[in-house]
Amino acid sequence: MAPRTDVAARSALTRRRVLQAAVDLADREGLPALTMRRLAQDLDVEAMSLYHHVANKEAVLDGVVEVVVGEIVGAVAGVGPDAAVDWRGALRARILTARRVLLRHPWAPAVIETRTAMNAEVIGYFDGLLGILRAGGFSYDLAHHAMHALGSRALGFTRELFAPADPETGGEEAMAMLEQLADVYPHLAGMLADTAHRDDGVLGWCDDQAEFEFALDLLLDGLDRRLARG
Amino acid sequence: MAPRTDVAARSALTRRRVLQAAVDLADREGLPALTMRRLAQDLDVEAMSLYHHVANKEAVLDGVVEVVVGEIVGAVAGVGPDAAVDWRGALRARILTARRVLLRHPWAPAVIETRTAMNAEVIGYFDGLLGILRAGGFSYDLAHHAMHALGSRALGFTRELFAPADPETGGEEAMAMLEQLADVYPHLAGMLADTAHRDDGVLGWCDDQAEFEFALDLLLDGLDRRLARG
DNA sequence: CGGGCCTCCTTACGCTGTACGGGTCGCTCC
DNA sequence: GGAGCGACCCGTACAGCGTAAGGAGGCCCG
Repeated sequence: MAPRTDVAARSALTRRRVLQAAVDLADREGLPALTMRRLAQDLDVEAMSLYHHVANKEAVLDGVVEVVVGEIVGAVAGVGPDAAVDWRGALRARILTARRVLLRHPWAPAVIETRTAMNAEVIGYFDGLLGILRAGGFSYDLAHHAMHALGSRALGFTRELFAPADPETGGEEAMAMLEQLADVYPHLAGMLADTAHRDDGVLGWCDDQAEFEFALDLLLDGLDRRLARG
Repeated sequence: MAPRTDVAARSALTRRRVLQAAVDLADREGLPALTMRRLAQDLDVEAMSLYHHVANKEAVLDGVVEVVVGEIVGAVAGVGPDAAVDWRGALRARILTARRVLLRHPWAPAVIETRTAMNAEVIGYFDGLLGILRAGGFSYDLAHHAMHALGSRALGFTRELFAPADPETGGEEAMAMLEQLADVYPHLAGMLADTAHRDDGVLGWCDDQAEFEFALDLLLDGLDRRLARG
């Protein structure tokens, strides 16, 4: 077999490149496609070669979170009002920006929730959020509670329970089932009936962005009141 | 090899028994231990035999969620005040009861979040919650928003981002790192310093139950205000 | 009593992450 | 300048995973 033609051209293989390739792969083909062999293939390399730049697959997952959160940190820099004047607006803007980034990486929330240790990017992001709250007059204690209350929302996502199966069929059959079982599930059936004649109809009824903002504002309201109360 | 000694004695193998064994296994040895082979072994059977009672592993996971939520539904029956008098107390009691059940199955939240379709138990549970809100005077629309805002909290859990590695070492090193990087992460370092001299010290500083209730009450407050506002 | 069905077992395949050992390059130092 | 060395990469192999395919035994119904 031909000897390696040009070492330098490809030997740019580095931790950074591995992680970026992992993110790209997940973006293109979904999280299940992110295997060590497939990742290596994308980098034109054998699977075992990856282990010279990352300890194991866990480290890869840690790394992709680092990359994605890094993207967020880059995106939120300088957006939104001055925290000292309007902490609430500043926080809101930052979180919605984070959400916009995560919408480009739909698989990322699932990975983030499996992580156990923070990395520098994440710590930096949270430090920034904390800074906003402090500038707004929060005590450390209340700020701490606030971060817990926001939870994953602070990073711009909420994992929906029992998410949409597939956009078309899923809703229809659930709807039909509920109609038949209207006496067993009266309130759900009622809600469905109520919502049905309001907007377009089937389960386009859940506007993720609207629900996210509703819940976020609910929390911000609550925090504002706790803050005012002292 | 000896012919089967007593078919009847073990042939109680049934979907229910399989799912219950799966729950028990996960309780005892954690989610990673829940493999088809290991599960079969616990039931004194070969792996492939399971496939006569469940379609595949996904169906097993669907099933264990069904079992756990069934446990919740059983536990919440009849607890809390009358919803027509005190929707908020009723909702709160129900959710905290659900949480108590889930604390017995620490692996369950992770499984629930991977599910894509609801089962009858889950639908029934949410119908009950909806009933409480309706009795409290919520419009279908506001109730719908409320369920989304509660999210997984409605089932009694919140997945903490970057959960505790292990109780002892994890906190210490994070603490030391933060102290060293006090100029890079001023707010986190400040919060840590503030909290440190308040209670016992290291990262027993996050009381999960207290944080859960804080966030829950924040949301209930907000919903109450939205309700009053009409 | 005979056929079919329901259960269960056996075997095997493709996939995963990764341990281990060897080969090849470029740099450094005598 | 050549010998050593460390960084990088490859090939092979293994255990474990979910599960497809086919065969064997006991049960019920005709």
